[in-house]
Amino acid sequence: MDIIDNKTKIILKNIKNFNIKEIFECGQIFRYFLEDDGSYTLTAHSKVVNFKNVDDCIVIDHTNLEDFNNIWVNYLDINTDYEKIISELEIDDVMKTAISFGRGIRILNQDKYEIMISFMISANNRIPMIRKVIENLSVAFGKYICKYRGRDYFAFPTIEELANADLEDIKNCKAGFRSERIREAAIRLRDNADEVDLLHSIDEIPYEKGLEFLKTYKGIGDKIANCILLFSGKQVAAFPIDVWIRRIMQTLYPLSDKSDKEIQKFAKEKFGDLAGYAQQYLFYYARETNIKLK
DNA sequence: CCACAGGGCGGCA
DNA sequence: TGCCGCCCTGTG
Repeated sequence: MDIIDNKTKIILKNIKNFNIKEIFECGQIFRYFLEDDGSYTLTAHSKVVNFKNVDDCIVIDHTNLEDFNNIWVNYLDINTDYEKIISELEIDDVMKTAISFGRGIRILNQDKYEIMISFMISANNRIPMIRKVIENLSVAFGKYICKYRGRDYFAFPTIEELANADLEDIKNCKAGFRSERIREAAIRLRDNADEVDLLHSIDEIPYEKGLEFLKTYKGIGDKIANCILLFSGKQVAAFPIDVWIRRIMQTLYPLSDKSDKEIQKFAKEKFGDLAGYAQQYLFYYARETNIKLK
């Protein structure tokens, strides 16, 4: 990979397995805006950055080399060898087909607290609504970042900002019955520095420990805990099962009528430590192709 | 107006 | 342990 520094833009040349659309549309991220030119504007780490595939390059606009090195290299999972992961996951025809639709997927390394709250909002909720609630919370309680391409952008509220918010104001952001849960989680983190440390260590402690810890929060069960571990904790053995993954697995593998527990076991045996990557390829494939699901 | 979508929790076998 | 009704909001 070559990095070209264009002052307000960073251009990546000769980067393999990196497709902006696939990365943003595979269900791991909520705070982005699809621009008319097909580029994606991301809000993360109190920054607003725009990404686009142009020919065989990635153009990253509204950033600089310092931020690229300090934030985006890790966030975009640039140093992980996806060709190796793919070769290890092409174990059957299902996976070969799924991967062929999303060879450019990356699993991002997102902020742990933001992902924790975001996926708590995802409980019994649809993606457009989840995105709306997160935007509402950011506008209501987060700090203003800047204007970009005519739109105002706000940072995700900090632990303090969310913990100090009134319950009624959180409800007004359309969080519904999740309002108490996210407020309680923020208050717990505000008042317990050791829990913040533990949350930030979920990429270093064993998967089971992280799972157990996350599930002590009201509003975090198996699915959401696994999402947090996968999307912010580098725990790529995590295999979150939502209604979509359940249907996909029941359709593509001999698992019709099997419970989540049995699907979890199957995934662990089949995909091992790469189950999280497998989940992303399968999800993107099923959503992109509209295959008939059970 | 109604039916339905979408995880977690708490009550109850 | 497993099942079931409920939580909230938006869409068809």
